[in-house]
Amino acid sequence: MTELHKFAESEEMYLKTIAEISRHGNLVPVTNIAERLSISTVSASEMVHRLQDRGLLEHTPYKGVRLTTEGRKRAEGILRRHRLWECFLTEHLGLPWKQVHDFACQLEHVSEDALTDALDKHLGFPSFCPHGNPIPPAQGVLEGRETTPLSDLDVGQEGVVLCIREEDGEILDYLDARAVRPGSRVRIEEIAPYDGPRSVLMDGEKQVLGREVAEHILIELVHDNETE
Amino acid sequence: MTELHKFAESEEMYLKTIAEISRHGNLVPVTNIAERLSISTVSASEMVHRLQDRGLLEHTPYKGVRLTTEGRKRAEGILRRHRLWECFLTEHLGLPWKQVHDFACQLEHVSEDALTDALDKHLGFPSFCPHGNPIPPAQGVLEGRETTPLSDLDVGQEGVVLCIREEDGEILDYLDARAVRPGSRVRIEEIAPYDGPRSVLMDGEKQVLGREVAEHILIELVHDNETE
DNA sequence: AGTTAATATAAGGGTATCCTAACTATTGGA
DNA sequence: TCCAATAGTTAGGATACCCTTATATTAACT
Ligand SMILES: [Mn+2]
Ligand SMILES: [Mn+2]
Ligand SMILES: [Mn+2]
Ligand SMILES: [Mn+2]
Repeated sequence: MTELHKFAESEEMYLKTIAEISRHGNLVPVTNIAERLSISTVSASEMVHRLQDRGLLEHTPYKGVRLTTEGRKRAEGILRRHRLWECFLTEHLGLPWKQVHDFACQLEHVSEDALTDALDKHLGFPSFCPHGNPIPPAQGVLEGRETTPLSDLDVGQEGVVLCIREEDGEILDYLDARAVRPGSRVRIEEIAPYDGPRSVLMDGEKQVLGREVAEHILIELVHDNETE
Repeated sequence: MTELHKFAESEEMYLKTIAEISRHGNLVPVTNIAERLSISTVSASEMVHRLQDRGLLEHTPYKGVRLTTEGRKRAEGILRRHRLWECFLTEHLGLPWKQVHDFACQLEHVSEDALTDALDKHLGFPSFCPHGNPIPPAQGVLEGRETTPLSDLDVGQEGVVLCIREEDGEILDYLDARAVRPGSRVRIEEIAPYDGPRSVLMDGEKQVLGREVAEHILIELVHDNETE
């Protein structure tokens, strides 16, 4: 019935990107997609139409795009492969974060189910990628976690870094060099005027992080009275 | 100086295929390339021109094609990646031969040097792929081995299977099921009339192999007097 | 209600790979 | 020497993705 369509790398990158941008089922502006993929809005719009015709997403003009159930399933398949490869490249091959991200972005497009599942098993069925993002299961849909961007914390608040929102890869080495990793304990010491750079205590070390960067660091809040 | 050109999968498959077909620097007919790649001769011819313009091969009309030094280097890079991935998929992920070949044919196109070298190290710098084909080194060119196709042996001759010439992948499971693997001891028992099927003793078991299949099984001859 | 900024489309191209059909050139025998 | 089989080229298309430069639309703010 459903004709098996071999997804091209380009299509997969659109789906993955949309899934990454969309938070809580929000509509994703086509402009954002184009930006993330470094592609003209005309081209992005064209592809959005194609994907809509395939039933993978719905486009509400002047509002944005939302993945259908089928589209989300596909996108999570890609995220699953991406993150599994990241685990492998990091833990087994010992490659640095930046490279890991780029390589995984290529490998994610050439991993059929049998390969992906074998890799999953080989890695011991990990739940999170090295950046702390959850790995979608082979079946079923990803369940959400309660997270707060570091940029939303006030002075004095504390938390634990849960994950780094998947980005262009450049940011990863930057953060790694500042001890910003899944599991790190963080406390806001000071916020500069005009919602400016945050001075934080990250795993005991003092660091300064711009607001934009802080938006990509997702935190699990820890209440003060629970402090060890 | 030399502009770095990101090779497309298609180009790489042409180069790899030519390298696989050509024995001892023979000219490879464009027709053969087209056949192996399941592509029209017109398209193959077109691509051959493009690759010639890039200095990767030389085409002698009505004779065939030969890789240049640069072309051979590229081709061996692809073979290297293919065979390293085969090792990984077989030994670490435990996937069956047929799948291993197909997956490796995809992975071979998305492995940059850093990844390939890390994989090589992780595998312990293997010298041969699971089919017994030599893995080209990171630098330098592959040295040849003295091999004889099983189809060239006469009745009574003995040898050891060195490797299975890389083919479409279908053949691999067929041979594996008949104990035809690198290292297997083989003896020709009988050759049917008209250069027909061979009855052989393969690792002690009696098997019958057609001539065409036998051409893909490369042997190292063992003299009778050296028999253990 | 009217204007502007964001979005979407239309029009016209470009490249890389593939195809079929028809035609030409070469080779290797007979 | 001449011809048939083999190899190569020309012509005309198709598809998937990409681009730039207009030209509509719509949303949203004054
Ligand atoms: Mn990718
Ligand atoms: Mn990740
Ligand atoms: Mn391949
Ligand atoms: Mn092999």
